[in-house]
Amino acid sequence: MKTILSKPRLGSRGRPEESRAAILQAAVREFSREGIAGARTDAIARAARVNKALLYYYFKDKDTLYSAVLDQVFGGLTESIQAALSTDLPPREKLLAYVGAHFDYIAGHPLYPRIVQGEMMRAARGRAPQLERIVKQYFVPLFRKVAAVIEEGQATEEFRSVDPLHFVPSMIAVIVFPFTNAPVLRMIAGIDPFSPERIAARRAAVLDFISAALFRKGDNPKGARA
Amino acid sequence: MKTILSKPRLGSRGRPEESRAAILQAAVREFSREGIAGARTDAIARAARVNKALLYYYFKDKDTLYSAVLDQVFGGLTESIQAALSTDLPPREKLLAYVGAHFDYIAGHPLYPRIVQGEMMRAARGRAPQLERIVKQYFVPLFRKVAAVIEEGQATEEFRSVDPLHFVPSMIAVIVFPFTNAPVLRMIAGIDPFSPERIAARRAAVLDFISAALFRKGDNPKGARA
DNA sequence: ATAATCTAACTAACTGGTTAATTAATGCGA
DNA sequence: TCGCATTAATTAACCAGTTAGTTAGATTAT
Repeated sequence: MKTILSKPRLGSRGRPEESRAAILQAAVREFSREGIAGARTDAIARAARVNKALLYYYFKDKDTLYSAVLDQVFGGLTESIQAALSTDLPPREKLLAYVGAHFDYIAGHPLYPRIVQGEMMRAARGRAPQLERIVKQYFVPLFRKVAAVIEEGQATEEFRSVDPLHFVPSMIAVIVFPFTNAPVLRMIAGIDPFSPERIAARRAAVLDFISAALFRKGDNPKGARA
Repeated sequence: MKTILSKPRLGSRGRPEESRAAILQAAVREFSREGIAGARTDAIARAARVNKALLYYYFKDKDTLYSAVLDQVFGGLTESIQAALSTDLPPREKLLAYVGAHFDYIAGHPLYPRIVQGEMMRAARGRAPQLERIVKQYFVPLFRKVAAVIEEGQATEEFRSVDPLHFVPSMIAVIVFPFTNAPVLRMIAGIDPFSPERIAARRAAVLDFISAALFRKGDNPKGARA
């Protein structure tokens, strides 16, 4: 009627995949910014440039959409990390490869750790059926592999004697925590923690920190001196 | 009119401080469990055994109440930590005293780190006038003192050469992170991370981890071997 | 009585989710 | 190859439940 081809699509059938993807992407942003309780379905729809009812056409309800977001986030993360863990480097290099991969993925997807944190917080109180699935599906295999690397390094006396059950969480803490807490660092130091130089410096510092905490005494290979 | 003294008190509770404190305490619980968006004022009132309107009698609105909660949380934390930092131990022992104090405070107040995390997440998106105040009032002085200890230790060659701007966040990460992520550990390892024994083991592991990451080579004093 | 403390009941605004209608592509019989 | 039913994709408008915040008054101590 009005416009013949000015707008690429009207009314119906644009690219359904495109709509679905737009919704999911908008949901990642909204959920990461506002948390599950704070996220507004209206806001997601608006950001995806789609009618709100379409969310419910593609996803059963808010919780299901959130679940899809979690899968996207954790799926990408583990896929990225598994690659590093599937090489057959010696334990020292393999561990550093893992740390680097984990760090890089998060640096490249700054929204993600906030979703993870949000889910953690959700877990502590009452129900968290989502997280239980996520942990079994993504975390446990990952944890096993990293723990194996540590044990391997201990067998060859390269690594100090530590309990993976304590060490792995500490390591992940060093990698992830400062990303979610970047705003505080910005306020304390008056710098932009997300500038490329800062990210690079942080990466080196993380590798140095973990190397010092785990390797027996030898020199730390590449990334150090923050 | 109806009951003369069957109910211990009607209308007024006699101790206004008690009411205020009850509200604040209930608010700490509710905010830590549900986050700022998820927290329900009705739930806080119910938990405090008080009419909801009384929240608004003592606190301007939900945000003001939240602000009071933040002050309570951060105030207690810094007070506890400052004590450890005000001793005049040598750098090595002073740093371990700080780490221990930080750890112990959080172990004794498991609700708190979730409020902190919640506030961090809130900060990243848009406005966070609360956090700005908190950081200036509580974090900056604390950070300065810890950084000073590190520099002192570096001057005497006891400590490795690290940038406090990277090292301090890493250290805090190792202390705090596993508390908020305890549910995951419970799922992975099938243990209760909050049992006294587990807490003690974690404490030792944290001290060991940080010692190894910072101290130049010597033996780690007391807490180690997780 | 006067002020401080407290409550039952209410409201205005918001939010997740639904419904019924609309648009365009597709398949198919004639 | 034209008409027409079917179906996928999409929307405007709506609804019922919830929630932060208010109001007008009650109770108590001084």
